[in-house]
This record gives sequence, structure tokens and C-alpha cells, in this order.
Amino acid sequence: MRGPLARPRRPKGRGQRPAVMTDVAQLAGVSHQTVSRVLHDSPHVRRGTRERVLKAIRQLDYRPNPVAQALVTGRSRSLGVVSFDTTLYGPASTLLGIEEAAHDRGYAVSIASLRSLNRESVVSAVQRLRDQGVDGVVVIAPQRAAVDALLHLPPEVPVVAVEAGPDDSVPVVAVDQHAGAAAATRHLLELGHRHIWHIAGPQDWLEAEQRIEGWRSALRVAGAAEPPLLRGDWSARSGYDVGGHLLAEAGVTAVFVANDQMALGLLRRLHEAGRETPGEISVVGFDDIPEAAYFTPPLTTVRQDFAEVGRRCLHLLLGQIESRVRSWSRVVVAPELVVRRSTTAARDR
Amino acid sequence: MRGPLARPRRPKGRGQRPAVMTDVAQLAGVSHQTVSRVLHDSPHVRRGTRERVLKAIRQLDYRPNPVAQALVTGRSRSLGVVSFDTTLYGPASTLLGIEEAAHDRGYAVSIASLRSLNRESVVSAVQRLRDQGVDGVVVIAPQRAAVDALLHLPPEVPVVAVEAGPDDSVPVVAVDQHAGAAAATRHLLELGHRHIWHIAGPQDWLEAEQRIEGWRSALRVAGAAEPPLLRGDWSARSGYDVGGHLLAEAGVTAVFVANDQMALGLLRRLHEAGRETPGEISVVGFDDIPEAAYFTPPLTTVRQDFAEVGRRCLHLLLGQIESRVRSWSRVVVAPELVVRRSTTAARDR
DNA sequence: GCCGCGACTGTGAGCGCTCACATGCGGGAA
DNA sequence: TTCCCGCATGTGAGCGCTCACAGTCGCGGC
Repeated sequence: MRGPLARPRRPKGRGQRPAVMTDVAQLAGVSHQTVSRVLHDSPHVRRGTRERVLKAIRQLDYRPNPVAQALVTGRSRSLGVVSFDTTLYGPASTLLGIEEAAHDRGYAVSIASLRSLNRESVVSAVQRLRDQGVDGVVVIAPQRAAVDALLHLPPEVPVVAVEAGPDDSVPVVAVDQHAGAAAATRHLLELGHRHIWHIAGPQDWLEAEQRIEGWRSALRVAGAAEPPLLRGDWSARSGYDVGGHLLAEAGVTAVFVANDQMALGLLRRLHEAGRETPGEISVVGFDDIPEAAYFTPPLTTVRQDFAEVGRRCLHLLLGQIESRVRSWSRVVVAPELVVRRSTTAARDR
Repeated sequence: MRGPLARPRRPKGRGQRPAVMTDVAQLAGVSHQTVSRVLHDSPHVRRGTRERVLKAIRQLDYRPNPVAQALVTGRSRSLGVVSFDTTLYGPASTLLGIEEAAHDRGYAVSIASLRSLNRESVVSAVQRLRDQGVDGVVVIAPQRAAVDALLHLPPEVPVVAVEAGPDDSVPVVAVDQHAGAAAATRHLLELGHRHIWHIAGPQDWLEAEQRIEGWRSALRVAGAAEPPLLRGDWSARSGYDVGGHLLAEAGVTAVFVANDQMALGLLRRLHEAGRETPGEISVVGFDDIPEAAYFTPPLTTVRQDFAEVGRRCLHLLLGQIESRVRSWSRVVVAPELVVRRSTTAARDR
């Protein structure tokens, strides 16, 4: 365990070999079991004994070997996270939320990133983590393929998913995409816009679909017409490209874009075409990435608390691990509309 | 190891307990040692035997228990990464580069994120990873404090650092900040600008200091005057704020900003003040985040290949682990100026 | 004065694997 | 034929720890 330089098994010189439990026991004049009890705060240790052991531990700078512990207990106190692209703000923030919460609870976190997104890759990433000894896994991969994969997982590994749609197979933590999208749409409607266009994310992303639904339902409730659906791929480039089509349409005054990057691309496109935002066209994004407040114009968007999602995932997962039952639950965190300057009232009409 | 649901030690029912090496040995009619040999591609196994073993492995869906392997070999085939804010594009990309490369080499990756940045926090993060059993650690924390911490690490743990300044204590992988900054400055100079301002990052960040040096040296070479140094904190907000000061100065026509986010803030500020970019003021950023191409205007910036940095780190680290020597080296990856539309020739003069 | 019981401590096995070594076997050199 | 050697395989110890159980000790009750 203690690393490459500790090799030569049992260097006779006693020199630098990290102390093990027996060393502590010897120094304290007790058995290894007593040391273990002290380590685990067992009540049946006399005060004096405990103190002697503690002192020996300090003296030898002893640290329990987690690998040995894991071998015997069957628990490694480590978790795995599989994620698609941790370079993206959302997943990165969720990951950070998980990591910090895990750390606080004494768990380590291993990551496995997916290069491609299909059932197989997700299953094998989970398997890899599993083989590596983690006690549980959280899957950040809100795509249909990933959800599908979750159903094909060996049932004995505790799993929690982020945004995994309505399947009841595993516990899920999700932001209420529907509500967020509806709020964005309503905001535009309330400003007097009649036709609210939507640039959606890719089809296989659940979040994209849910945002579409939220948009639709808000439109329906308001009795507003539903313009044709536009699709991007989350990138600024795609927002820019789709913006081109939008420009070709007459009378576009309001667009709800499924994420901030695409909104940025759209803003750029509109600017190039000399269309004023929000003067002529109002734009709402989704996510509230840190840069959104400094776009031109500052972007009205829907904030998702990714870190909170991460934290919730962790708690759910630990609950599952510690209770040893594969429970089912769905935790929803609320999004928040943040109004900035990319939206304004519809002109006259 | 095999997780919570495998508990009851030795469930007599043989039922679902994952197969262990002995099971395979029994089924194949060989000793456990032969199974181990097959697993490690030892040459001294007769072809027929090997095949029987392989078949048994498949039949039982046997997978070696990595925890047991780690216990006996003293190697866990896992690496740790400590990083400051993995939500930022740079660290996130580097992390991804490391993870993918590690995966390809059969190593797992654990993360430890730093909530605050000081010597102590870095040391304890490394210690934590270490205690958890990793074979080596890469530190992504290009701040003075982190470099300082690197010097105080127990010498027996293999470490590689990202951007850790000129100290010769640990191997380092870094982008050539000096060259990048100089290229950016030169670009502006070549466009005919006389006064190139610089908005730098925070003082304790090595990258910030190196970019300042690059800027200065390019100025010096060109015999250009050096305007007062401005400081931000990497955030768009700070770029916006510092932009305010810049506005107060007369005759500012060119600004080299130490990262893209601050450049975004500056762009925003200039826009609000009605100053045209690049017409009146040219702006260059640093990093080339994916959004930079869609800023208004598209940002001229210096691209850093973060993923490559991650990959190089990994190779250096594995070299160190596998050779068991703490070598020293410094790998430099070249940045690249990418010219877009936020810079243009100085007007007349 | 003896039994029993709780508080404290020790003993040994075993987690699943690898390492060092022992053993068996067949074939070419002497 | 005999011997030796190298290939193929097996054996046993032990990695550092926890679990289950087995003491040991002192004290109150009958």
C-alpha cells in the first residue's frame, strides 16, 4: 500500500517503513485489536489504555491502511462518478458538489469520463469503477442512452443518476427543467411577445426534451401559437447557425434558447445581422453560466444550482450504501429565472 | 471489496458471491497460482492450461479484486489529482486530459478539490489522497501557495505539478505563458498600437506573473512604453470593473487581458460606454475558452492546450512511478495566438 | 466464600491476492 | 543409462486489517 518506495517487503532496517497497527500495539503494550478499538472509538477501552495507544499512534505517525480495511470490510469508502464531458460548466459544477460533500463525509471520489455516449460505454464505465472497488456510483449523463444503460446495470451496485428522466429504476436528482423552461417562456409572454421561438438541445438529451415540454406547456396555457421547433447541439456555434434560420423568419421578437452557450451564439448572429437585442428580439438562455451576466447584452436566463444537485446525489447515494437497500426516489431542485437585459417588452402591438 | 450486498461473509449458498481466484482454480483444475499466472500473461503456462483457465474465468465472470492486489503489491494503479476550482475551463480540461490518458494506461483517477488555497490545504489534500492509497499525485494549482506546498511534501510520493514556476523540486508541465503573452503583445504592436495596456490576474498566480513578464519583455524589445499595470481576479466582473479605470485614461487603443473571462467583462464595459471594439480599442484575451469565438466581437486570444498539459502530466507521473525515482523535468507546451475580430490596426497615427 | 456478570483485553482466522520457493517431469548431453 | 536443467505447476506465507469469540479481572449478591 504505502507506495512504491516502501517496497522491499519488510525492510529489515525498520527504517522508514510506515508504521502498521502491530507497531502501535507493541509500542503501547497492547494487542492490535485494542489499537483497532481505539481507532474506531469503541467504548470498551479504559481511558488510560486509550491514551497510551493514541500517544503511540502520534509517535509513529501511524495511519490505518485503507486498502487493508477495504479488503476485510468490503467497503472502500470511495465513490465513483461517471460523466460525459466534465469540461462543461454543468457537469463540472455537479462533480464539484459531489466531491466536496463526499469529502465531508469521509469518502473519496474517482472519476470516469465518457468519450462517447451509448449504453455500452456507460455500462462499461460503471463496471470499471465497480471493479476498482467503489461503494457506489453517480452517473451524470442526462441522455437517453445513459438512462437506458442504467436499466442494464448489475443490480448490486448502488447508483444515483442526475437528470435521468422518469424511469423508476434508480434514484434520481434533477433540476425541474419543465418548470424552468415554463418560467422562461412565461417571462417572455408576460412581456407581451406573441410568438416565442425555441432553440432546443439535441434530441437524445432528456433535459432538452423537458425544456421543450415546459416551453410548450407554457405556450398552451397562455393560448399562444407554437412556432416551429429549432435544434442546436448546445454549442455556441450551433446557436449561431440556427440564428441564421431565425433571421430568415419574419416577425421574430422572442427566443427561448435551451442553454447559455447557444444563446451566446444567437446573440452574436443577431448582432452581426444588425438586429438589436433586446430592442428587436428578446433572448432567454438556460443555465446561468458565470459569463452570462457579461454577454452583450447581459443574458436573462434560468439558473440551475448544479452544486446542489451534486450534494443531493451524494446524500442519496450514501443513504443507499449505508442502508444497503436500493431505494427509489426522485429529488427535484428548483431552477430560478434571473432577469437581465436581453429581454424587454414587445414593441407596441 | 465486492460491495455491501456481498456481505454476510462467505454466504454458504455459494449463490451470488462473486467468484474469487480459488473458484476459478477449482473449476479449471489448477492451483490459484496458475490462475494468477494466466492473469498476468506469464509465459510459463502451457497453452491448454491457459485456455482452460480463461474459460473458467469467463464462465464465472471472474474479475480480480483490485483491493487485494493493491494490498499485496503496494500499488493501487490509481492516481490522485488535486485541483483548485475544477469548474474553471482550464483545470477542468486538464483534468479531463489526465483522466483519459490514465484510463488508457489502466489507472484510475481520484480527485481532491481545494476550497481554499494555502500551503496547508494543498499539503493536506495530497496527504488525503496518499492515505487513500494512490500511487502518485498531480497538482493543478498554479499559485504561489501551491508551489510552496510542493516543497513541503513527503518525499516518497511521486508528484507532478501543472504550471508550478521555476522551482526545481518537482517535475512540472506548463504552457509557455511568457511566449503566449509576448505573442499577444507583439500582435498588438504590429497592428501599430503604441500603448499596450495589460489587465493581469491575481498576484499569487504564477501564470499571471509570467504573462506580465511576457508582456513586459515584448514591450521592451519593441522599445514601447509600459503603461501602468492593471489587476483583476480572472472573473468577468473584475474585467468589467477594471474596464472602468481604463475608460478614464485618455488614448487607450489596445489592451492585452490575462484571460478570456476578464476580456469578456472588459468588452461589456467598453460596449456600455459606447466605445467600439476593435474600432477604438483592440482587445486580446488568453486561454481561448470555447465561447471566445462568439463574444462581441469574436475575441482574439491565445490558445492553451490544456488537455495536452494533462496528458503530459500523466506520462511524467507514470514515468516517475514506474521507474521509482523522483526525477526532475520541465515540459513546456506551446501556446498559439488565434486572431479573431477584437483586434485591428491602430487608426492613422 | 463462591458464583456470576459486566468491563476490558487478547487470540486466531481469514479477506483475495502475489511472492518466493519447492516440486515434478521430460529431454538432451555425457 | 545417468544426470542436469528448464519448463510447468503447486505450496505456503503473509500483506494490514476486522470480526467473532475467548479469556481475565474485579466486585456485588447469596
